[in-house]
Amino acid sequence: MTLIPIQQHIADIKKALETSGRAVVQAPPGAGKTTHVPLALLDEPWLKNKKILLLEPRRLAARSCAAYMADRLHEKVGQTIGYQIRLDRKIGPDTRIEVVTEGVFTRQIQADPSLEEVGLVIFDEFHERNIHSDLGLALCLESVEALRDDLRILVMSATMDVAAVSTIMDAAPVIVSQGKSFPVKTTYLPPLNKQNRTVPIETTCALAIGRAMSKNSGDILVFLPGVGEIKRVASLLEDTLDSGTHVFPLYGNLSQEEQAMVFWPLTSGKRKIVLATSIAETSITIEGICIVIDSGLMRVQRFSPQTGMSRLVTIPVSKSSADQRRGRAGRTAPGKCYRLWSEHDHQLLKSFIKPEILSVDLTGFALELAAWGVSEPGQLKWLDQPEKASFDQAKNLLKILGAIDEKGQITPHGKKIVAAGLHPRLAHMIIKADEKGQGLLACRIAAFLNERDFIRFDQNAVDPDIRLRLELIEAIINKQKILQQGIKTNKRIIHRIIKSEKNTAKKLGIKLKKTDPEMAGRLLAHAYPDRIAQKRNNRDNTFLTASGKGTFFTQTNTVSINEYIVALHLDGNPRNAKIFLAAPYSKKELELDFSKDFKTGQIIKWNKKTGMIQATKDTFFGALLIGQQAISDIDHEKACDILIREIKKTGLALLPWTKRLISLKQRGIFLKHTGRFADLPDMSDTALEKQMETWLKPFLTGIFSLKQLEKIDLESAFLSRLTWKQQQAIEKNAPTHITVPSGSKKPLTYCRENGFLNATILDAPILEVRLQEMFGLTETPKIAGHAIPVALHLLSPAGRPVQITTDLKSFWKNTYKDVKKDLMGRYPKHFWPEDPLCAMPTNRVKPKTRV
DNA sequence: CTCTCCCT
Repeated sequence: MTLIPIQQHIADIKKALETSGRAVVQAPPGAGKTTHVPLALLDEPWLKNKKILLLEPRRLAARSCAAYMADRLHEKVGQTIGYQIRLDRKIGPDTRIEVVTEGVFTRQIQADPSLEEVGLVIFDEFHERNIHSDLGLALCLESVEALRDDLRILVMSATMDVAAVSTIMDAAPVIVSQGKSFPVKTTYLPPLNKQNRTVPIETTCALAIGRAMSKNSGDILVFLPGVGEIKRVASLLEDTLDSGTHVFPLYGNLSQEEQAMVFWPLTSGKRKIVLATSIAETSITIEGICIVIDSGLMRVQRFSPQTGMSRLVTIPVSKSSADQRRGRAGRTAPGKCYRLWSEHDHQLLKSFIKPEILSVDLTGFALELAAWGVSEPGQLKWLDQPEKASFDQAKNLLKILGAIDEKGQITPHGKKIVAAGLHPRLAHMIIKADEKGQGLLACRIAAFLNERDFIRFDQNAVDPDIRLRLELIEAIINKQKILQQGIKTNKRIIHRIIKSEKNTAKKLGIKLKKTDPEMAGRLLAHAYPDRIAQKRNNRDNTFLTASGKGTFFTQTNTVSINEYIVALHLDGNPRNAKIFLAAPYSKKELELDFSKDFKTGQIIKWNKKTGMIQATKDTFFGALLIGQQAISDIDHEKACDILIREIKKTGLALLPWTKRLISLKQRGIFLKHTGRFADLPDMSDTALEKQMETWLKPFLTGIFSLKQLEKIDLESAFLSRLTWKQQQAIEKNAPTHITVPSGSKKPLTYCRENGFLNATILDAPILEVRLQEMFGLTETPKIAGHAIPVALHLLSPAGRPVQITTDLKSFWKNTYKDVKKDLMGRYPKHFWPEDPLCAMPTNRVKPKTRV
C-alpha cells in the first residue's frame, strides 16, 4: 500500500486535540484527510467513547466517504460509520462516526446546543467557506465556551488563510500536510487584441484548444463560466475538429445520463474535450485528463440588499480556484495547464474565493441566529463578519414574515419556520397555505423552488408560468404521460421534487392532500409579498412590484395577461428585472390576504388634463395603487397650497391679468427701478411668485380649477401689497398718458414688449407722437418727479419714425432744419413752420386745403 | 438563446 501523506501527521493532530482541544489541518486534495483522520482518532481516550461528527459540504461526498470508511472497517454503513443527509439517514445504535452535511449539523446543534453525545466535530473542506460551515463553526465555538469545555473541534481545509482560522479558534495549533500529485506545467495565453478590441473568451478558448491539441496528447478539460459560453465554444470547435475528437459539455443542469457520457472511455486513438463549468473543479472528477484550459472566469450569485434579490455575475477566479483547476491535470500523470490570462493579471487575482457569508441572501442565516438567541452577529466569532446592509435586509424580511419581533427575537411562528429546514419565505408560505387547506401544494411549490427548473424548451417556446410545472408534476404522480409540445422534462428532478414534497409534508404534519395549481399565486404571495406586481398602464408585459421595482416579461404569455402576478425568479437587474418564473395573482386575492397591510391616504393633486384640483382617498399595498375614491369635500387650505404650487410651476400668466393691472405693475417696477421710490414693494414676477402665499392665497379660497381661477379678484389681491399713498405715487409719477401740446393724450410705453408680464422695463418710457403735435413745446416732458425725460419718438404725418430724442430743445435748435427739408419734400401740403416754437401744434392727420 | 454551485 502506498504511503498516504496525512498519515505522518496523525500523531501531531492527536496531540493538538488532546492538549488544546482544537486544531487546524491544512492539506491539499489527495492527501487522504477526509477518510483517514476520523478513523485514526476513534480510539483516543479523550473522546470518552463519544461520537465524531464529520461535516461535508456535499451530499455525494458525505455518502461516499461514509461508504469508504465502513469498507475499511469491513462493515456496512450504519454500523460504526453512519451518515445523515437531507432525506436520507443511515445511523445505527453503534454508530461512532456520523458523516453529515453542514445543513444537518446546524439542525443538530440548534436542537441540542451542548451536543451531549459528541466528543469531536470535524469541519471538512472548510476552505469552500460555505455559509453553513461558517455558521456551524461560530455556534460550535460558543457551545464549547459556554456549555462543553470537553468538546473538541478540528478544521480541515485545502489552501486558505489558516492563520485567521487558528486565531478565531483561540490560537489552535496548525498542522500542514503535503498532497499527492504530479507536476503540471503552466502556460499563460492571454486573449489577443484585434482592432483595439479584446477577442471574446470563446474565440480565445477555441484557439487555445487547437494549440494544446497539436502540441500534446491526452484528454482536455476546459473551464468556462457558464452554459452560454460552453455552447458557443462547442459550435466554434465543430468547424475545426476532425472526427477523432469528441466534445462533451458538462454543467449542473444536465441530466445524470448526459453527465455520465463524460466518463465513457473512448475507443483507442480518439480524444476527449470536456467543456465544463466550475462543477468539475471539486464535485466531479474525470480520469485521464492531461491538459487543463482555464478561461479564468466563473459565474457566482450576488445578493443585493437594495433589491432583496440575487443575480448572477461573471467574475475572475481566485488564485486558489485557478490552482485547484490546474491540479485536475496532474491526478494520474504530469500534465499541462493553459491559463487564458497574462502573468501580470495573475498577480491581480484575489487569493481566495469570496466567502458566501459576504455575498448571499442572509434570511435563513439571520433566523438561525435568532433561534440561537442572538440578534446581532457581533455577539459571535466570525472569520468574516456579515455585512450590515445584508443582515438588516434579512431581519426586515423576517419581521414582515412574522418570524422575529421588533426586538429581533424569534417568535413562535419563527420557531416553526426554522424547524422546517427550508428558506424562511417558503416555510412561512407552507404554514399559511395549510390554514387554507393547501399545505400540500405549498410543499410541492417549495420543493420545486428548491430544485432547478426541470423544463427545457425548444428554441423560443419559453413559458414562465409556474402552473405548467405544477401540472407536469401532478401528471408524473398520476403516472400519466407528458404530452407537451416543444418541451423536454428532466424526470430525475421531478422525482426528487416529489420525494422532497412528501418529506416536508410529513415533517410539518400536513394532512390535507388536495392540490389546486390555480392557488399557486395566492400561496406564493405569502412567500414573496415584496414581489407581488401590478400591470403598468398601457405597457404590455411590464409590471411594478410592491417594493417599487420594474419587471417585465420578454413576451406575452399565460401569466403576463393578468392584472396582478407574483414574480418569482428575476434576473436581478435593479431597475428593470426580467421575469423567468411567475404565478398569476388577482386583486381579490390580495384583498383577502393582505388588507391588513394596506395603507390609505388622502391625496390632493393637480389634474393636468382637466385643469382641476382632484382629491382622492388612495389605497396602497407597498408601491401598488390598489384603489382610488374621489372626495368631494376638499380641504381649502391644501387646495390653496396646490394652486400656488401649480402657478409657481406654470407661471403668473395663469392668473386673470387685465391690461390695466399689467400697466400698473410695469409702472411700479419702473419707478422702483429709478431708485427714487425705494419704499415701493418689488413688483417683479420673481418677487410676486415668491410671496404668493401672502398676497394671493387669501383670494384663492374656494377655488378648485383653472376656470374658477379666471374669476378671482386679482386687482384687489395685487393692490393689497400697496398702500393708498403708494398707489397714488405710481399714478402721479409714472402716468399712463401724457397730454401733448396739440391737446391729445398719448400713452407712455414703459416696456420693450408691451402687454407681456415678463417684459423688460425701459430706462425711460417711450412717447410716440407726431412731430407737428409738439410745436410750441420747448422742453422734453419729464416724469418721476421731473427727474426722467421721456424718450420722444417723433413721427411723420403718416406715423413713420422720424427722430428719437430725449432733448427736445436741442432737436428744435439743431436737427429740425434738416428734418423739415426732408418732410417738406414728402408731405408738401403740410405745415412746416420756420420757427416751430412759435407755431400752433396740430393733431390733424390730413392737411388743411387752404394755404 | 433565461441561470454558477450547493444545502436544512
